[in-house]
Amino acid sequence: MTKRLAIGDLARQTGTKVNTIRFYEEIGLLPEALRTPSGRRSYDTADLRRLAFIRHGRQLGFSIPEIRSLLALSDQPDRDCADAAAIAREHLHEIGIRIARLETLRSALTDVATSCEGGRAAECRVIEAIAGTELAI
Amino acid sequence: MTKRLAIGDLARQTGTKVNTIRFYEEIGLLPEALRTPSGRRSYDTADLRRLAFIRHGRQLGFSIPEIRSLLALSDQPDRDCADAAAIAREHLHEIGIRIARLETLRSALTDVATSCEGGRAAECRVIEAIAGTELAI
DNA sequence: TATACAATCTCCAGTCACTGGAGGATCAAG
DNA sequence: CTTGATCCTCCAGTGACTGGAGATTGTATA
Repeated sequence: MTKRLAIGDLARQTGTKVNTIRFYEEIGLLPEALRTPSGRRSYDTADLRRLAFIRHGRQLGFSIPEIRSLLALSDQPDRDCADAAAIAREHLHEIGIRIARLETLRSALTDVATSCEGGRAAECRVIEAIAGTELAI
Repeated sequence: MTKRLAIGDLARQTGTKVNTIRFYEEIGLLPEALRTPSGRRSYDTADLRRLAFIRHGRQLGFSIPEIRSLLALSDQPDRDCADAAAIAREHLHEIGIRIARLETLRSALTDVATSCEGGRAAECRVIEAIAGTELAI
């Protein structure tokens, strides 16, 4: 029999608050947990992976509806493949933009960090880095 | 004299709600706006860039305290250069992780999108993509 | 010049995604 | 059998907005 996890284990291993896990169950992001005879929630590694996905997704700035839609890609049987492809393509564009902005920000921050070590204060380009170029200023 | 923007212009050009701009002023993320004789807020392109930075930062998953700290890199005179470098280095690590996760997610989504076009449903690796490898499963 | 209607103002209540605590039951170690 | 950690439900509070009421101002058209 495979190893079962208590809610506290899940919380520790994913850096999530116990209350947050119960909240995710309530809104249907996590399935209703199995219960022990005494009524405590019991999880397995699939729940662990799903929760880790949710938490990382949130840290990356995805909303709960967006995460729901990404999870649906994994949840749905493969007969909805065309739908899945459409959802995937929708997210791909936005993700490209985010990666580009983070990379520009990274290089701006690297400039700040390294130029200070060199003893000279660099022109700070942090705002410019992710203020974005799509604005006609 | 340079062009001045009303709050609605700022809102349109950055995709922000008017109320949100006022909220950012209230919590000190944006400076107190200059007012016209009749009391309306009036902005310039520096405000526009600052607001664009804030909005993109939020979309990238940074909290308001984090954005405050990034903005401080631009706001502070360069005598606090060592502090600035420390702040920059703190963010750099986290940003590297986010970029890596987004790139893994991008490739998983690309797999979903392209394999569906090929007529075959791919094994969906979306959860695995950003569930993360740091979990000992 | 009158008028209408869009944009702004302040203030305040509501939403989303958690977060924390009260009050009580259960489990595991000593 | 006690003690302390963990769990349960329920509910109130926080952070970051979002929307609306009611009043004022700005501007475009008749």
